[in-house]
Amino acid sequence: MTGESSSEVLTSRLGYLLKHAYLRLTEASTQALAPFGIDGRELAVLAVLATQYPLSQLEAAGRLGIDRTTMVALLDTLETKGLVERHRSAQDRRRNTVQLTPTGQDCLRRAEQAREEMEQRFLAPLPPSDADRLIHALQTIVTTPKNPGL
Amino acid sequence: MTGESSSEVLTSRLGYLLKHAYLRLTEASTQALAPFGIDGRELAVLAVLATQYPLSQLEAAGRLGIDRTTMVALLDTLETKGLVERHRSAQDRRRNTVQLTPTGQDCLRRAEQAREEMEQRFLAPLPPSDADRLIHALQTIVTTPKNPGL
DNA sequence: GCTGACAATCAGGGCTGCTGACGATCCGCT
DNA sequence: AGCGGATCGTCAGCAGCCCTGATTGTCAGC
Repeated sequence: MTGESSSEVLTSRLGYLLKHAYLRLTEASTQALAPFGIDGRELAVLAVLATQYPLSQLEAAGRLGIDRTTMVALLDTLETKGLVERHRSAQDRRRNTVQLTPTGQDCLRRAEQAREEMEQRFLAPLPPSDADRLIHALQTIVTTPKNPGL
Repeated sequence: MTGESSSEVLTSRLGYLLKHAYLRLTEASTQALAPFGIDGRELAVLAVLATQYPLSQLEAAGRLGIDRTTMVALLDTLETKGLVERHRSAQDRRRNTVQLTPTGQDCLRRAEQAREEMEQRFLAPLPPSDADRLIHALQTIVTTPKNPGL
């Protein structure tokens, strides 16, 4: 952990700011979720799976913006933790439908609360209205279609 | 490249937002800087080195918040590209002072302009006042001292 | 001088995510 | 019927990024 000194050259850079904000959040998230035996990525998977059933692995990966091969490993760990179950779909036996186990549902509920509290602490240095605007600004940026050319 | 579909479960998560905003920016940055033969990390190194001379490798790494061993590799590539030079410090021969070559200074100047234009395009979906607030909010978060306990 | 601390380097490993290939399965077409 | 192309999950392998730990050279206090 090197020092946090920073001159204007850096704090005016969007890249530096986003990277370090992300790193800080990841650290806080990992810490906050440690009691539940999962990390932020795994929690996001659980949350997506809970919204709609049944989801195939590919569909879940698509919603999270991750690769299908990455989802395989992610589900492997979640399955060995007993939080999700894979079942071959009867309609299309190429697909695995993935669902939360009761343990997984319980874990999700409690971990989501911990995550929300962690995010509040994370945004605490900001006035509440600024925190809202930050969220909205990021949503706008992330949901804006990519400009292929530039 | 999986789809960009996203439900509220995700877009309300700070982790998801920061991660994907960062990924998008990195992609845009890499593209914008490609003509100069460098990427965003390398440009940040050049920018830091330009602010104060002489800086040792360790000092430069500290300002960027990266590890000293990472800096070694980063400087290796910048040196082979002819953008920086390492010189053993005369006062303390353990240290390498790193400075930009004329080529490096020229590269920095032009690449910085490209980066600023890229950032403007990146923030274009936001009203200008929101873009400013986004920057300030991120600065606040990144410069807030870490809370060791929580 | 000796000892402990520090700077740069290197080897190695962890984590994350990808590409490419494979087997199983589905679907459209003939 | 059955063939061909596409799709899903899986795996092996690789690349990028960053760290830990050990090594070498150097400094600074005693």
